[in-house]
Amino acid sequence: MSYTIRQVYQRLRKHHGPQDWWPGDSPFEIMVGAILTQNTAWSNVEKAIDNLKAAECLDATSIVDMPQEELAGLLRPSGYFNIKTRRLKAFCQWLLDEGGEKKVSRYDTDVMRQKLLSVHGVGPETADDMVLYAFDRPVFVIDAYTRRIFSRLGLFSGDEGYEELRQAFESRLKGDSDLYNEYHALIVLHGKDICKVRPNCDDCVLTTGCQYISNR
DNA sequence: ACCCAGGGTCATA
DNA sequence: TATGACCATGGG
Repeated sequence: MSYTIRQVYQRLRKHHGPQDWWPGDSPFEIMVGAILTQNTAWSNVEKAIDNLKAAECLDATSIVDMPQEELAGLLRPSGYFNIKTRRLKAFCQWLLDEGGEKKVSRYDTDVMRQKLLSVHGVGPETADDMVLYAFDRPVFVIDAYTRRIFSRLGLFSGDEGYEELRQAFESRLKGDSDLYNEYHALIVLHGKDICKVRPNCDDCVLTTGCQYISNR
């Protein structure tokens, strides 16, 4: 037998407890982090955000107005700094054009997603990070760990598209944004342990008999 | 000296 | 539509 999406959540949650997640003091900081953390370790993102704070530039206007080289210098520790400079500027320009976060927060969830997806440098996962963690809307974030884990569990083949997976998770977890929040957090924060899957392992969540998944 | 991390875009076939 | 190159730092 195999485990359901909900059962995996219950195992993870029971073992690790509440995550109370996404580091960031404001919705804007969370959104900036979502762009900077693309394919990047969070420890590196922190340094870049600290640089922005130290320069008192953690706001859309400052970022849009800042010279490209200066912003790139602040973002350097987060990697891909030239690309992220362009993406962050594009995002902040969009946010200003929209009239700020308050205005954006009035959109229906679907509309919000579509608008974010139209911004250069904001793909499905980044958009959903923002929608879920900055705006507290019920969307399930699909990331590389999620694909790997549930593919290995045998619930998916692994080549499904982003939307297909998102719908699959959301339809089984019934629109609970707090649960989506915790679930993705558990996967990201403990994904490394989860993904050390090997035959008959006894320290991962994915194999029958391991400490999290077993029915004991 | 590798390996990879909380992806996305762009060019090519 | 579907692969592949590319982006770049820092910690293990």
